[in-house]
Amino acid sequence: MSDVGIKDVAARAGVSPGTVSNVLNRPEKVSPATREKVEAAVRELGFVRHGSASTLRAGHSKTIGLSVIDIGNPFFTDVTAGVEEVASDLGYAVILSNSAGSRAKEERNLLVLAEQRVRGVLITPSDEDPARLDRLRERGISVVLVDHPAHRPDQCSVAVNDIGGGMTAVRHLMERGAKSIVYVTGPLTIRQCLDRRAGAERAYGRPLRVVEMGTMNPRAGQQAAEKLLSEGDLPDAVFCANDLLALGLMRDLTHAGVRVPDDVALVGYDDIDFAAASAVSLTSVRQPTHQLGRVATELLLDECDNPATHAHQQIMFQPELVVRESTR
Amino acid sequence: MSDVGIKDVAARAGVSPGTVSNVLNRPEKVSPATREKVEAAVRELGFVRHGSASTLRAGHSKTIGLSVIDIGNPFFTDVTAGVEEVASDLGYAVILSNSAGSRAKEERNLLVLAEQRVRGVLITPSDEDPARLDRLRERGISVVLVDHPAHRPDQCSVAVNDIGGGMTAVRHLMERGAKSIVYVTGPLTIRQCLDRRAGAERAYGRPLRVVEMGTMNPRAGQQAAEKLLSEGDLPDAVFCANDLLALGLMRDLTHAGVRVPDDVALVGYDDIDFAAASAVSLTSVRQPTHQLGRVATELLLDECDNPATHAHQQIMFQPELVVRESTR
DNA sequence: TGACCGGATCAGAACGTTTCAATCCCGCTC
DNA sequence: GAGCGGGATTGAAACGTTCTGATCCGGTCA
Repeated sequence: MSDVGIKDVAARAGVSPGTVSNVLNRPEKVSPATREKVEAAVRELGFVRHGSASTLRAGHSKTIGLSVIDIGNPFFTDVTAGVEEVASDLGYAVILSNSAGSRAKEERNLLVLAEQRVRGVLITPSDEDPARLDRLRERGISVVLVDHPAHRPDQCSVAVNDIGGGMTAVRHLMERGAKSIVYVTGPLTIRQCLDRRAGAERAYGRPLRVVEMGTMNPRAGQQAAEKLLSEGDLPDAVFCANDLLALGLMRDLTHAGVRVPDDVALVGYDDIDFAAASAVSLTSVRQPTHQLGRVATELLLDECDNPATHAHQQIMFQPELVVRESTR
Repeated sequence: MSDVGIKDVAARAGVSPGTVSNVLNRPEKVSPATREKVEAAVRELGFVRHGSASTLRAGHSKTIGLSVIDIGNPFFTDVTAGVEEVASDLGYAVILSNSAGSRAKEERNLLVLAEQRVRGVLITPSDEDPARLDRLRERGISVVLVDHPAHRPDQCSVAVNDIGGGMTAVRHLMERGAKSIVYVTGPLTIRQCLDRRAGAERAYGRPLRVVEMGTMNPRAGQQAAEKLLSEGDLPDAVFCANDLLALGLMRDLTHAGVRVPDDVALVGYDDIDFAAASAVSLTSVRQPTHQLGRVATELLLDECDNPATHAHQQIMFQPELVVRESTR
């Protein structure tokens, strides 16, 4: 059992507990000689600060919360990695929670985070309702929206321009000569899917033919291919709301004798690791996911640590088109 | 600012703080009438328990730590999802840390976890040295090893049988008639890569030709393909230490006119989402990753909550071969 | 009637830090 | 040698819970 506390250290070093605390938190305030004595005692006793006591007294903790919609999704995984990197560098612990798209679970998770008195929360909200987040902020917990633009100016957010991404993809297809383009997407209740369509249609100049699938995995892509094939009327190009859809689609088109890109050009979204390595490498829209996580965390911690000077920012990253064989 | 504490609730409900605490922690101990009064007060005041104070007094927290080697890796992502699921169901918060393969970073992260006084730690150790973990356990923090078998009987662990997985893969290739088999792998300093080779060779009956790459992504797979092609002497079958290697390899073999599976059969490992949807779908060895995370967490929380009756277990899951076109 | 019982409630002391006003000590100046 | 200034150090209060032993109260039994 770890029962060595700050006063054991104090006793060992022959100083008062207050001094030990100073060594721990404001080393510059204490003379080098005593500092060394204390540090030695800490080492000898294997003292580890009791975070809860510290949080309780100081009124704020060294933890932040991260609430994502789907841990399994590589997009969030990359974001999470960026978050962890920055947080851990600054000595913060990250409490991870997965709302799995369920509003109830998100609510429960936020409660747990509030109980832990996290310093702030990074959240990809599972719906548009800002009430829960306001309640957090009333509690003095800063909130930064991730992958979701803030509606209000007193709120930080980082997001990626999905409209722009959709435009870029379709503009590229059109420059390549595509006349009829289909948009294959996941549920249109998802903001990303909607925004990408909006951008795509803006570039296209009129409504796109849309194939909407319930999920966004390769299997759904294959089903989308079947649908297109059975309907006969093949487009010259397909824009998919994510790479998994695109790759599944590509596979079944190819199996059916349709050549990519000669018969049908194809653009995906996310630029997952494997996009570059599929049989016909996939043109895709890459998002700076890792960066998204890093910047969000930096904003959050700045808001926490320098509340006076902190300026709220709504950052919008621009995605980048990576051209490969599927549109060449 | 959230400054409503247990005594505000007590005042509002006209009871003592102790009673409120009882309502929160042992509702059965308090009469229905007062319980209701207190619950109403909690609701009206929007009271949220201060976790740190609670931890401080009670001596244990409602958090566990999870330390993985590489958050970005889908294997760990799935494990993490399983962990989060169970923990959150039981009201535990998960503190995530990523050692990124660096022993120093792992050490720092474990210190942070110790400061947070986590109840226990799930860890995929970045090396074999058990000293750090012993130090944690001396502090009363339970430890469960993830994806790494425990050497000692007084230690829980969950792992997947990589030797068995390697055997299964190669046995399958041999049954299919393969005579010369190559093992394409990541760094052989990684236990998984080593174990899979060991199993593979056990099935093969003699040493395998090995192509060792520095990383385990599709690009490395493509480089491995180039190497095999340039050396001329193509095998009948390749077993890859993971799917990304296998898919990259497949792509470049196919581009070079080598037919899969007719000229070269191919087995990957991990059964990632995309294995089923590549141009030639990939035979792969699937691991119960999600399950791994769930069971590990259940073991840990059992060890924490029922230290008396808890029996340490070393669980070894068996992977499963999923046969697809690349070996048909 | 009074002693006794048991369940519900209470009061107050912890838990291990941080904070802040108070104190100490030392070298300087006059 | 007294007085002063200022950096280093101290000691005790406070943070919001939980826990423990004590108290209260209504009812039962002799």
